[in-house]
Amino acid sequence: MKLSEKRSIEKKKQIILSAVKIVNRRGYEGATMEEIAAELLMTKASLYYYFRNKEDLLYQCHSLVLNQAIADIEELLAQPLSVEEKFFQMVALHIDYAIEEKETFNMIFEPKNIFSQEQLAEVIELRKRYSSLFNNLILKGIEEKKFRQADSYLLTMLILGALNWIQQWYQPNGRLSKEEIISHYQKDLLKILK
Amino acid sequence: MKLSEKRSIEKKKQIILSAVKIVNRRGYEGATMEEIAAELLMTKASLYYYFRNKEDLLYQCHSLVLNQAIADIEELLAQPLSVEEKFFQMVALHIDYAIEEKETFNMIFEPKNIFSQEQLAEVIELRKRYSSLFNNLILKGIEEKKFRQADSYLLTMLILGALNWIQQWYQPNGRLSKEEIISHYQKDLLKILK
DNA sequence: TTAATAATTAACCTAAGGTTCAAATTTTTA
DNA sequence: TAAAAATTTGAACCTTAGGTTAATTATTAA
Repeated sequence: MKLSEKRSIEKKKQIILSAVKIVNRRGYEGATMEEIAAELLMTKASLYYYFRNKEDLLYQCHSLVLNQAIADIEELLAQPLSVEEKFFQMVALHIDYAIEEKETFNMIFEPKNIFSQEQLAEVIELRKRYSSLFNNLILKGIEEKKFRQADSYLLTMLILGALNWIQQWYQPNGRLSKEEIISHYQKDLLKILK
Repeated sequence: MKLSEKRSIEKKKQIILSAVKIVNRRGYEGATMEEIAAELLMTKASLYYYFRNKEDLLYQCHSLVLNQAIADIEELLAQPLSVEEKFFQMVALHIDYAIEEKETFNMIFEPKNIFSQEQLAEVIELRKRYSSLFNNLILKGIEEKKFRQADSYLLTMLILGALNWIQQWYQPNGRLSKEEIISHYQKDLLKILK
């Protein structure tokens, strides 16, 4: 790959990250091409050299972020750990993500209706893939008799909901540290699985 | 109160409900005064007879919806029921609200940065009041030794998160009926409290 | 019935955001 | 170093949204 190509891809990534930032600050409609560009000291016209239009840019935001999150979890699942340990780590990873990467995290879990048919289908597919990683782990736990017999889908949704909500109330300098929160949630949610 | 006044208030309410609907269809920035008015077969100019501007209208949406939700729960809490029964009913009420009144529900729980300082403070205050109803019930349960000793705030957040998420995946004609979901969530979440 | 009040609207204004494009600038390549 | 390719931009265009106004219609009350 040529150097220029590499740089182009790198720039695209920068723009996407900037867009993620602005979208989470202003919302989908509120995010302007102007502000996304300004964040990188560019003009909005430059963005159109890299992306066809706003819709395209926002779609690629979703795609990048979701694929990264899925890859992270899959890497964890490949480790030789017990089901309970994997569950604990997935909870920790998810919470960490929700707190530390609030902006990209929102992109995954705040569904929007701005995409084209195909784009929307792709985004939904990725979201399903992510949550099915949790679902499958629960199923495996049930198989191994580590977790009780139950509707794994319902439990997945309950758990993801509980986790996703954390970023709505978490405050970096609040009473509860991230580690405390992770520890509590791990134990409390495991209780439901047992 | 004069008849005309009553009608005016009724109309205001209609507009607010229309706004809630559109906001949840399009998002805050995406909702236009035009569309809000069209929903009621009015022109946008009429809206300005009832509300100073868009910000004012959206603020009053929040206020109405949140106060109603709080009143509903408070009425329930006034009944002579045990802590567990109250918890079950609050869970049921909240889920029902999340599913059946998805639009107004979103208004309560999707925080936005479009308001003035005072308006925002008021909205946040109302949100806190709502969640504290759950928090207080948990505290009471702990006092009565019905629930285990624990950080009631963390549990409140875990529970509200789990519940709020339901509307993201619930489908009216899906595999799981609303009643099944309520029943499962009641039992699973009580498990965490015990 | 009529004067006052309430409600509605069409037309207009301004501002902002998305998009395009030719020209300018920078970087790469030969 | 000069031509070619890649990148950036300013300026303009276009559409649309929020907001205003002045005039009109509907309703109420005397």
